[in-house]
Amino acid sequence: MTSQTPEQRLQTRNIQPTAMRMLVVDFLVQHKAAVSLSDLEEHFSHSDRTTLYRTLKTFQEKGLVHQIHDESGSAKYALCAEDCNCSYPDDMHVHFYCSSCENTFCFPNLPIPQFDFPEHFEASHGNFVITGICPSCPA
Amino acid sequence: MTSQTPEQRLQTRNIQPTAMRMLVVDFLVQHKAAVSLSDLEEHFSHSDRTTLYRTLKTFQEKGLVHQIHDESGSAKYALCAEDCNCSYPDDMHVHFYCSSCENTFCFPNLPIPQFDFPEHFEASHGNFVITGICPSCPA
DNA sequence: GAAATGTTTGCAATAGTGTTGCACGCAGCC
DNA sequence: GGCTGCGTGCAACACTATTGCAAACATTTC
Repeated sequence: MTSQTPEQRLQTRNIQPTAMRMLVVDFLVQHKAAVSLSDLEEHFSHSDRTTLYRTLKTFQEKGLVHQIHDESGSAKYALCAEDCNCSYPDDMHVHFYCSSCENTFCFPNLPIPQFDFPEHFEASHGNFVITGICPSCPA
Repeated sequence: MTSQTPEQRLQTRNIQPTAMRMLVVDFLVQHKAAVSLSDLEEHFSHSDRTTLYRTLKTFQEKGLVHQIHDESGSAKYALCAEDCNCSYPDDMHVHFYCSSCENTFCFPNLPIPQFDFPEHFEASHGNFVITGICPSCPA
């Protein structure tokens, strides 16, 4: 699945593969941790903040990335698995946010359980983040 | 436990019980849903934004409330149980965010499970929110 | 090729949340 | 009284998220 080219990833999700978008996908692929808008801004300093913002928004709408809200205060984004549509309870996994290095990691193999909400609570998706210290940071 | 007076709640957590703080606690007690800073601002329009902000911050530091990050973008706060210290994996529960009415509800009786993170990921607390539609909102 | 159309990008500006510095007021204490 | 500590209010600021508008570019149609 990681063998897909950026262009293929975009086309699979019905996103016009522009140069900018392919660069962003590439950046996402290469990063183990989830990426914030500021991260993109920093890396693509020649490009505009708005463009990157809208790029991420498009990606999210088309299901190419999922958004993660951790304690850093700013939203982060990570690539979805190829067949994922980010819905609860099937396609969701837990994330780990390191409060020291402020990185957020996906754990696709740690799915979230089904919760027994009272009648008429219709769940669609969710946001699961455990905060702590990651292996790269001193405890 | 809900029979505690605001003053008692504050004293239990070693917080000086000022008039303002007791009013805020009262507001939190009466609200089923979690409360954002804007909610407080709106309700205590005679009071200052900063005061409310710092009040919530103090409450959080002393363990009187816990912070919830839902998809609304702004942090929300809800009262902790009397004996809670909001640490993972013991004292945490799942929340439900209604994307229609934008309310966030606590489910203290739906604890979050222990996840099997790889070695050296030291978890301390977390943020668990399922998004969907609540019973009060049309689907 | 030129005109028309739609999409992407860049620039400017703005809203809203979160946060800090500083000064004032008030209580308790010497 | 004067000192100290804490809570509150005002002002200002940083940063994220978001929108409007215009230029650039691609695609289609004539």
